[in-house]
Amino acid sequence: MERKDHQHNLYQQQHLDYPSMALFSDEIPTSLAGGGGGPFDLPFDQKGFMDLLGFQDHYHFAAPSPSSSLFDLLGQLQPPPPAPLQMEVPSSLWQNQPGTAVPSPVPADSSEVVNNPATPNSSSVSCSSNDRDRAADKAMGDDEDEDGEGRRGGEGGRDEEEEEEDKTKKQLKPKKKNQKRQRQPRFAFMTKSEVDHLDDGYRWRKYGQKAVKNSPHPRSYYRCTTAGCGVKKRVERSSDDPSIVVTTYEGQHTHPSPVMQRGSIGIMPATSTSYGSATHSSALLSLPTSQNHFHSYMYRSSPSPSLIGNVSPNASFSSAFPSLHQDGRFETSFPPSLLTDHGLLQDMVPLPAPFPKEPKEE
DNA sequence: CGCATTTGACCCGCGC
DNA sequence: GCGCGGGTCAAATGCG
Ligand SMILES: [Zn+2]
Repeated sequence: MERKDHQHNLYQQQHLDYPSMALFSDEIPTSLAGGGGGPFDLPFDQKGFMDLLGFQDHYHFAAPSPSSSLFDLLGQLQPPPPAPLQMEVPSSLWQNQPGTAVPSPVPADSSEVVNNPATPNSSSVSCSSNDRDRAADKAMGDDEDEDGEGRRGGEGGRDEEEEEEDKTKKQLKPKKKNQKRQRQPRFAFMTKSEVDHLDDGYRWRKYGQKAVKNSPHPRSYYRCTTAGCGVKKRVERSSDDPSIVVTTYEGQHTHPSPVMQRGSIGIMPATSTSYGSATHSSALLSLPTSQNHFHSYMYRSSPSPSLIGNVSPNASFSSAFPSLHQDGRFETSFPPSLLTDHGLLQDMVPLPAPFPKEPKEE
């Protein structure tokens, strides 16, 4: 069954010892590296991760933050080309991302950067923005709202209640023409965690699980249970390091996180000050989900200390950060600059929600 | 009883 | 044209 998979296994060893990061900024053709043979010369593990995520269309960012966790990053985050992180990370990488990879709406639809955290306590985040012509497509009226809930065409919208069709009512119905849907911003978090269920403050319903080719670990598919919210989440463990969990989020929540109502923890003084009503018009909505959230989260919940250690079962803040359910430790970090994308992203974000948008999301 | 998870079936795009 | 791999749906099941 798996014939081309072995290739990747090669690099699968260990690596968490040296700070080796790989950065990819370029538009990948179409046949991503999976089968081709590697358009780039990735070092090794990086590739492994990418593979997992399917870096084809997204940007991956990894922030090496040893013990300082987000806080530190944040500090650096502010400035564009942040200084070299605490690690020996080549800052040049970072520069590239923001400057090159992100802002290019038109060119290829894929550019991504991957930084691999070589250290045990670091995680990486990746973002992806795909198409640019999506607007055109939408214009046709084909899928008016794919975010909201219309998921048809590409995924599967089988209709049983109305069998007007005749036979192919199996799973998908080629609604319109082609137009692959699925061009939503998605960003992936690489979190080092032993537990699989990280509570990010949102309620998810698992709708599928599949075995991953090169991995002994399966990949789980989740969807936000909130009505009208089509956010999806994909969780899988790295084949290289079982301790690393890669969570890929797709889409944006159109509602505030269920938790955080007050009463959960008591954190959230005045958190959304700036990002709340401000202008998250561009960066915020786009993939920046991460960024925004990060900021807010960090500032408000200040999980730093807790982030990297054991967290109580109910210690899940209402933030987007992963917290553990049971016990175990996880660490997550964010890239300093990655979400600064604006332009096409705005387009993608509909935000019909009554709220001021999504103050936070997973 | 309602809801979340489990799990097999199925679809689709793509590479060969 | 077929097979593979990724992704989703839906029925069944389990749990609170
Ligand atoms: Zn949601």
